[in-house]
Amino acid sequence: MLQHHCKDCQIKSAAAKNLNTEEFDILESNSAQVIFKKGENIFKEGALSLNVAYLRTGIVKVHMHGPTREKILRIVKAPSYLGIPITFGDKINQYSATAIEDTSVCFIDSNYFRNFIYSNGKFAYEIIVELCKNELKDYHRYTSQSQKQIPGLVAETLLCISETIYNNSRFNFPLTRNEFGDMVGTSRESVSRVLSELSNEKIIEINGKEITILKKDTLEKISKNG
Amino acid sequence: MLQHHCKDCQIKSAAAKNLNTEEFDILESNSAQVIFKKGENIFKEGALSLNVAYLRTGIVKVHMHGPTREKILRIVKAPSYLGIPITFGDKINQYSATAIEDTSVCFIDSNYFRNFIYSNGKFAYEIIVELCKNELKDYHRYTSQSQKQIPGLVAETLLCISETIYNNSRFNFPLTRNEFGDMVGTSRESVSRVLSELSNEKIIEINGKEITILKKDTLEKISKNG
DNA sequence: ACCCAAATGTGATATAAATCACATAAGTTG
DNA sequence: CAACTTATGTGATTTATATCACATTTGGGT
Repeated sequence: MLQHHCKDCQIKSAAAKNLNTEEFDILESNSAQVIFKKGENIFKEGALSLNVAYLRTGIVKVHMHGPTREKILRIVKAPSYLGIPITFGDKINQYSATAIEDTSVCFIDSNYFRNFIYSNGKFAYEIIVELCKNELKDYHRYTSQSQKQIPGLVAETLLCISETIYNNSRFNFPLTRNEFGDMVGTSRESVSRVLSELSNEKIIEINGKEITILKKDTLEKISKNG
Repeated sequence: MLQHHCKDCQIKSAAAKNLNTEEFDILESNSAQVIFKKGENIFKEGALSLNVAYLRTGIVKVHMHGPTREKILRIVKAPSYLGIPITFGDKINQYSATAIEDTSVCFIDSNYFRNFIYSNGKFAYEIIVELCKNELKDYHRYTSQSQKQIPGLVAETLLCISETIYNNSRFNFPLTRNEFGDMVGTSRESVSRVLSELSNEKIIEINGKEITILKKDTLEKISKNG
């Protein structure tokens, strides 16, 4: 647990911006900041959920066991809450979170978090907005994944990672081929093949983990046409 | 718009149970109850969202346009809010809702709904709980759908409709084969074939729209094994 | 009750993707 | 740095499912 001063935190959530001095004091005494290295587990499916996790910096994969393999539900970039649903939707975590880059997470005692919802309407409203926005994004991904073919899904994922996570056409792809498959619901071999093909056609460039999107418009076309 | 008295409503949401007399008056003056017949559209993707819809009675499908066809995101049984995310996640509806049984829906002016969140913490908390529970359910379905094969998905869907919507092993299946396909992400032909096979093997019985689950344990095994 | 449109069932064929198999490359750890 | 384990690329084969085609059936509307 690191020294932390919630009131002066420069990376407040939209919800936390509505807390008053007294509430920040409560937050500070009932939360703990923890650093996770790449690959470390932040919370685990099946465990009791006693805290709300707030991802302050870093990138995380949210994942759960599926019928045949692990499923990566979403990639979350800080700042964002991580699994409010596992705290208020069920006593037991229904999914896991694992750092895919070095990450700092604030764990907030869920009783106090709940009290903020009870007592601070603007805080509650911002939490609701975040949950709602996530649901909409999930539904779009959900729909894509059940209808597009693999090349479309791979293209969509590359664009998404490039645009929403790294804001850059060149980036270190944070997942293994296997995890990429777990994310779009296919095998590592199929991902490999599609990436090779995109590379051969000079639509992307691959250097180990580093991927560069060379022809964004073509990739968007592939993504759109499924 | 029907006469309605929110305070005396017997089908209050978990959130609305926390409203006081004054708030019920506000709710009553800023909401309208509307009846929808089977097949009628309740709200439509692309339209501006100015109301929160509360499904008071009936059954509804929530759906959106996908890359190649319509996608049924979930089947919702009353009582439940219908698309809080389209109200607070985006100005424009990202998905549609259509009655699949006769249905009554209360439309609540979203400004007043927002005010309840601001001023009534227990109301806000129950909304958050509902959003969270839905997210967890969605993630499980999401994961199934990206990993199970068609027979598993058909079995899962039959069990889900039987258990969570009708609480009965015999029920009128509320979707066409095409819609069933839109729901699990497959073609109507594949759905037909799987249903025929389940019927041939006496695991279910089909009489037009009426489906009876004869061997629930076998169906569960098929669902589990994908 | 009749007509027409929509929904359904089922066989034949095509195809995307899984799986299997193996070689190679990259990381990890003692 | 050597020995592993893990990750990756790619060909060959198999398989589940989409698609196409067409015959029935069902159900709503006048």
